Amino acid sequence: MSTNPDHKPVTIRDVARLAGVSPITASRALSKSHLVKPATRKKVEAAANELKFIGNSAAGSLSNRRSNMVGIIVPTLSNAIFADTIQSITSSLMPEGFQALVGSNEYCLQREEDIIRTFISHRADALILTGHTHTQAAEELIAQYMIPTVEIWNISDKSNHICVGMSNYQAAFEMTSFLISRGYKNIGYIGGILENNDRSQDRMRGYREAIERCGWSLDPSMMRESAYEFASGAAAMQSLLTKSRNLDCVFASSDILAFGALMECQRNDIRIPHDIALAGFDNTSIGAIHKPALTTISVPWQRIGLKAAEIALRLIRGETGINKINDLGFDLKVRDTA
Amino acid sequence: MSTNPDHKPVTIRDVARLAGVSPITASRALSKSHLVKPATRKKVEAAANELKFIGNSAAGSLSNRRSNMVGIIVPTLSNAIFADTIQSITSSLMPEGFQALVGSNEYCLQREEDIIRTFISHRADALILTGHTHTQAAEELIAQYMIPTVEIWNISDKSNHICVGMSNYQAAFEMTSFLISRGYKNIGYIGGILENNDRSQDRMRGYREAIERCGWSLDPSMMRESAYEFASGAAAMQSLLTKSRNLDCVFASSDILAFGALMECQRNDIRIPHDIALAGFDNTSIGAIHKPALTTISVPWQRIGLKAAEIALRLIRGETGINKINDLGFDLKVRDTA
DNA sequence: TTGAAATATGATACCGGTATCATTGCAAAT
DNA sequence: ATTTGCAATGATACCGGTATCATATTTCAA
Repeated sequence: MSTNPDHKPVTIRDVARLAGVSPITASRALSKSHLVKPATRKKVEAAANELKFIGNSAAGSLSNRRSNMVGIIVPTLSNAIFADTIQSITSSLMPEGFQALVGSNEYCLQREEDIIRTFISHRADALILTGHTHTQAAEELIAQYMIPTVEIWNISDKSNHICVGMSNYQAAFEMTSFLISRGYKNIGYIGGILENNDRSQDRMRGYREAIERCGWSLDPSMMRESAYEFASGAAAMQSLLTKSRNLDCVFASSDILAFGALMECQRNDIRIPHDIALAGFDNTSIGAIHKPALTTISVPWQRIGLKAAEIALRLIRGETGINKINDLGFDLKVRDTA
Repeated sequence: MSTNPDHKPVTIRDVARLAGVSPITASRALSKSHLVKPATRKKVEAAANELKFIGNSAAGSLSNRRSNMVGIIVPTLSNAIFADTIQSITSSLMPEGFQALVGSNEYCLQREEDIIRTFISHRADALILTGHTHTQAAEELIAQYMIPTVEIWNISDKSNHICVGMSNYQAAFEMTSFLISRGYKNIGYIGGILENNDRSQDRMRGYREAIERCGWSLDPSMMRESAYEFASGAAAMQSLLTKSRNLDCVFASSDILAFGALMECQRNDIRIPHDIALAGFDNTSIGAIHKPALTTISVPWQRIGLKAAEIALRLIRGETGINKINDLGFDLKVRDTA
């Protein structure tokens, strides 16, 4: 049945032999077909099909110094927003013939550095990183190996790299201001882990500055820092409820945390938003479908992914004049919970 | 600052020159260090550090015919269970020096075939695929290029490949039987899209056979087929509610669908489980934290990922005597909703 | 001391593509 | 008819590692 019964890998030379041309012509017919006569191309394509030839991209990369791979690092895949970002990046990359290398650093910069090292060893043509906090060594490697790099999810003029995202600071500031404008006086805050996480830091700063702008003083007992998991959100809510009698609103810096908090309230028969108002961040699909629907910040993840992929490809192609900061904005989604 | 100011890529020859040894010795010092004298190894390592050398794995693969990459294909990343499986596979692979290539086929077999072709072009050392439904061409390519392949998420003796997972049929059968044993008489079913999806098909079959085993006849008007999204689950529930007056229980073949259904019930002030009981499948974290907590089938995703990675590595190393079917079982989690 | 085995290092070739430059063939221009 | 110019194809070398085999050095037994 198989045209290649002894299972030796098919090379371009096999294709060339079968087509009756030289290997280099076969190579051209398959990748730069405008350089060969249509008849030749047909012959070569027929031979390649016949043999079910699939080129060895390692050999290709080695020769033309392009791996056609883009490395992507997100903090975790266990959060729908990052999984979706990856999804949108990979589906932009694939039609252009690029393969995504995916890594998750579990919110650890050292791990990120290791992954970057692996990506460089595969000679990724570009990197897409989350946020702009990286180790010194990682930055040096990126510089030394001159890997075009795009940062997603947060924007900042402090970064060395092109970034695509939105202002986490601004969004948190606006949400907090909105909550204040609704008349809430004791707004608790459940934030993500701050260490090495510029998104969390900026969101927290947004909350803080909105509070302080009203002349209120920041009450650390109203603030919690927790991992991005439902259970942590629930625990943080529980802790807020016991510590603070007059809590009338909670701003959770992620829908996951908000949802955990919501569940904790349901468990304690606290009605939302009647007893306590609640706001999230990220606009995940759970928050939207839940009843009451979660008031949150809508972040254009998908567009972030698309734009990041687009910019990565343009950088790979050597285009210039690409905006350093690409602010895709956000949307305050006022729904039921606040 | 940089030791390599002209930014030419550092090669093993540069390292060798700096260390005063031949390139091949440098290569050995870095990858098969037991073959060189400790002193030599130190010299080479120092040189590699000095130059921040990162080997070109394309060149390595080409030479030793091992890419140190494993291709993984899941239907989608937008579903936490698949994202988590990927996460667990990649974190098993990384310490062994393997890079994961991730692809999602969006439940489309043709797309899967394309991704497999890409993975083969990168000469992935092994493939991890979801389910055992693939195109004929995909199977042929896998055979021709002799890629060790592991299938995850469902087990079947019909497959050509080693599989790691659990019996979706059995689990759905047991869940349905459990619901029947609880006295529910009109059990609706919300399943995933059946086409090309053996998991969905097997779950449906489990439901059907459990119903039929009671001597009941299967009522197609009690069954819905929908995409794995909250909104689709909600829509299916709505449809079931309008079509069937005496519905007393719904088995959704995924927690996502179950959750959508739950939301739809809340929207219509239908109390769960008082008015209608509900069961899911997959045991996602939302279902567990939600109140009422979702009765569901717990699937050992993480263990599936670990085991699949382990088997892939063993296949790559040429080990034999690996079980063809690796049933990691499931757990019926009886919680609040049924 | 000698020789054999074990250890360490090196020279060369090769993996499988493609960049580069050379050559051939052929149409249009002189 | 000869030259010019371009299109098509080919020969060769090279990308950057490492397999393979050869050589040099060390170790240790006799």
